Amino acid sequence: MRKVTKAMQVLDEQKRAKILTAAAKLFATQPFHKVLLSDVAEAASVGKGTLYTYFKNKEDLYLSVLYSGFSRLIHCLRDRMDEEAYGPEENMEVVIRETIRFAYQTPHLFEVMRTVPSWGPVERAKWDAKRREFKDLIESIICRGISQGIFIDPHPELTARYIPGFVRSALIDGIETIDREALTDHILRFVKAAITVKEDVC
Amino acid sequence: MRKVTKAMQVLDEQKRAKILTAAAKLFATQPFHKVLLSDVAEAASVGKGTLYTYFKNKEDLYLSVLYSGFSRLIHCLRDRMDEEAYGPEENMEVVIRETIRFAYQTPHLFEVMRTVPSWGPVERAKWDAKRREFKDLIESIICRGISQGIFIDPHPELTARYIPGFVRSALIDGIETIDREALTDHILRFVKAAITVKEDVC
Amino acid sequence: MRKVTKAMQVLDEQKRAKILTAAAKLFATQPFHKVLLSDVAEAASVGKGTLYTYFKNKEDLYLSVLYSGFSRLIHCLRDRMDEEAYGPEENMEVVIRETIRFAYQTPHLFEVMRTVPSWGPVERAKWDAKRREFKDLIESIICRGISQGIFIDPHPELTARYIPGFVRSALIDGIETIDREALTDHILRFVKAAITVKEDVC
Amino acid sequence: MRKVTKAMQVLDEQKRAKILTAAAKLFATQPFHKVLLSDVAEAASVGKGTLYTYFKNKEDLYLSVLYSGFSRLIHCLRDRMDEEAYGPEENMEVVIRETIRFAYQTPHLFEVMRTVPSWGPVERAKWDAKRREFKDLIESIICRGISQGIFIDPHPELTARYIPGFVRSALIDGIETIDREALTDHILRFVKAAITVKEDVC
DNA sequence: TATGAATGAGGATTCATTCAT
DNA sequence: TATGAATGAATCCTCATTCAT
Repeated sequence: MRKVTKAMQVLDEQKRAKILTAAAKLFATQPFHKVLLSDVAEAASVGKGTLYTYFKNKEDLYLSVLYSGFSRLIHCLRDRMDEEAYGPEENMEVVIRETIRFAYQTPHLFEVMRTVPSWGPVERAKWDAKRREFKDLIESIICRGISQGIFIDPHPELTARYIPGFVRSALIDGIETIDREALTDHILRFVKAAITVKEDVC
Repeated sequence: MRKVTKAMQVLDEQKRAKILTAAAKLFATQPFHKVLLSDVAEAASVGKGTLYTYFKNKEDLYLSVLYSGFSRLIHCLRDRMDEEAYGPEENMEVVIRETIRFAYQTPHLFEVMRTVPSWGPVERAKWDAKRREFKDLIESIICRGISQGIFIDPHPELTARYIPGFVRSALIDGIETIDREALTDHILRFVKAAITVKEDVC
Repeated sequence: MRKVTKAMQVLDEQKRAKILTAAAKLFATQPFHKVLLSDVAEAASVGKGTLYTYFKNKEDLYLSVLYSGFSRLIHCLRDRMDEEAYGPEENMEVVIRETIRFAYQTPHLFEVMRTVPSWGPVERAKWDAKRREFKDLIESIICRGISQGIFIDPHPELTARYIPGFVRSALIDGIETIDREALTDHILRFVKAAITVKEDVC
Repeated sequence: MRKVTKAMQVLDEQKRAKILTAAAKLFATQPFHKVLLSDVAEAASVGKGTLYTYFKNKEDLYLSVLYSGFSRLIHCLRDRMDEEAYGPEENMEVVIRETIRFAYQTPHLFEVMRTVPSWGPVERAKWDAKRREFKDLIESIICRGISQGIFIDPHPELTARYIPGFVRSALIDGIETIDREALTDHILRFVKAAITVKEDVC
């Protein structure tokens, strides 16, 4: 009777993902209080009750949307970073490029990320941790750059926070009007100009 | 018999302001759906029904809070810009400083920008216009700087979009942990480094 | 300073009438709870507060609409009845004809009359009295007819109640489609057939 | 995943009926705006929210109460008519008797007819159709009577409209004071006298 | 007396959550 | 486990009525 336990688990994971995707799209388009769980259920082709099998409540679903999306991005970035062959400049470029690419591919989800969850401290901690991971990733690149004399930045931990902001600013009402490549190049140039040591060769 | 405009712009402008102020305080502290109109009414020392004399509904009140805040920011920036004594660098500093100050007071402002699309097209147009005003303001500063040989930026219109992003990034879960002055200084330094012409004097 | 007391009284009476007319139109078109006092005030070109100068409250206004309209009809009928030259048959014809004419002229008001006020007993008494006046008027005609051997009716007080019902039935969704003269004739014929002694002349 | 019709016609038909019954009792006793949905819910032993599962809103519930009542009346009349054993006179008696019985139970029915215009055109059409059904039912009885030489009536379609008017007139402020049986008998006698051929046997 | 802005009690409606099936 | 009908607490909003001007 239980022979398909594992298969069911897989099935569940798929359903969970389906819900997350549907929810991400809705949360990205409308403010929290306008997203109805019935809409989410319908969009995910799932019963309303099923949502509660996978998520504790509406807030948990919301946070999970953020969390899973962000995790995916970080995971993706880590993959690229691992190759130590790259120097700080190349890594920084990778981060910015990938973040923009990610934002373009899943604009809904990326938009959601930016929201400040002003709720319970328990769930928030989890989310904060993930965010810090992202920040640390960038920070470490900058620090490495600094130690190599390539970058200069009195507060790398602050700079690390700006990166998502860049991307986000760029996407707001700009997706249609601005060429993606041009945008990416400009952001890259901007960041590099801001933290790269000016090579005053005399 | 004189009919009052449907726009509900008049009546007692002072009372309208009182409500806006009270509402702003509450909306800044809690997310939309946790702010009760009864609380707003009480905070404004006004009857619940009075809110509906000045605003169409809760959403209208919310948008008005943000809109009036944003307008005030732009107005304030314009005032400072007018004094032509200042050069582009000083102006840029003013913009960033004031925007940060504003963002601290109105943390939800940027929240709106994402969800504006889900409101009516009329409201959205109003917002887009205001947003463009803000962008143009910054862009003009950069352009002036460029023409004076102080700044260098291949795409001032893109840079103009980043500024709010900076501020926003800085505020996300950072209000408590980071010294506001330090943050401001760093952003300033960052932006200037990014667009200021490197004076390679040999 | 008080020299225009009487003139003011006249003015007031006009304003009161203006309000009643406006209210009648609205109460006839919509159910009680959908008629807003602000609408009445606007329709009467009067301030909302003014309504309370002339009427105790919404219910009082409603009853006054009924009362004044009904009074006018009764007054009109009495005028015609006074001429004792007419016999019961002619009088009955006058009542029916005039009631229909009245209903056609002020359909709104006439429609309102038919509503059962299910409120306070005090106001209701006044209204009941007026209604009884109307009923008595008709009843007396029938009774006179009976005593003259022209009519036969075991319960004239019941028949008296049917008359408005006839008119009303006829008007419901029928004003446009049915010729008024034909309707009047038919009702007349119907009532007469019902209560006139069948003159079996052998 | 089966979608439920928006018409909200299905679900638990029994529960829907329970709500209708409870609501009917309340709407019969009090005017629309004095009937609270919380009372309806309690009377139906149902949660307040459940009302909205079966009815769009308060008005829809109200109309449904009346509509279902009216439909039941017509259905009931049809059942009786079907038995062809009865002649036009008996049928007319059934109609009047049943209509009076119904009117006692649903005194507000006729209220609706006046205000239907202020509702949407869809609802109105439904009502008009039902009303016509009722009128046709009566008309056909009269016409049959005429063709059998029992009745005489130049305009059966007008007479058909009077019947509800009779009943209504009789009920206005008369429920308490008049014996129902006497009223019924009198109406019956009245109508019969009005349209029955006077058998002048010489 | 006339006005209409202010009021707040009152009630309709929503929607996250539960639970019987 | 999946479902969606049932629930009712929560809250927005209405509108008759008041009262300062």
